[in-house]
Amino acid sequence: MAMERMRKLLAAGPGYMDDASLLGLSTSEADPNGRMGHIPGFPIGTTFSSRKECANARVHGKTVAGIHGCKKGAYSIVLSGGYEDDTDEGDFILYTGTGGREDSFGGVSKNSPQTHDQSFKHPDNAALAENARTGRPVRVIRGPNGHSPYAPESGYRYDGLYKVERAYLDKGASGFMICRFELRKLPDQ
DNA sequence: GGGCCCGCAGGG
DNA sequence: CCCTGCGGGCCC
Repeated sequence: MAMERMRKLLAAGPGYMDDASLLGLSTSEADPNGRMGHIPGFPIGTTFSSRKECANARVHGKTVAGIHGCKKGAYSIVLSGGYEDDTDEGDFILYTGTGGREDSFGGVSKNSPQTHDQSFKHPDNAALAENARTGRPVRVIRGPNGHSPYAPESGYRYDGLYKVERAYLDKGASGFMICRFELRKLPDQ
């Protein structure tokens, strides 16, 4: 059973849950940019001083975006408090999808409000929703967020693997629709 | 401290 | 190659 296999892999420690083992691909077919599971050499609690450093370590490959994934599913997400509808209870997280915000020149600025609806048509939202379907966990990285007691004071900390329990559309605080994800931390980490 | 804008790396 | 995004620094 999948959960049994997952527990074995987790017990074996970091580095044993990669793209190949989880997706049933040969090693050569696994994407070197996107790895699922723990990243060898960067255990839970590892803190990076910047998003770029975190990206270099392949813990979260994208330097700006909060969801890193592809059609097969998401590898990792970052919680930085950039979305008003996020809730962080430590081992349970309500995460908001990407998009729907006013984008200023060249990107979304830190406190851009929601200005239109989000959608699962967005490839990043679709990727994370895919994890809910397949049961594959995502790495969770917490960035600085004054509102959350679970966030680091500074830097970006790898906080382990979470299962995406549900993915659905909901109405956000702004009144616009958001993609909502319910994440629960895997046990025994 | 806040706003502005430039830039990086991924993915299609 | 082009577009995008939960950075980040610099200038006011």
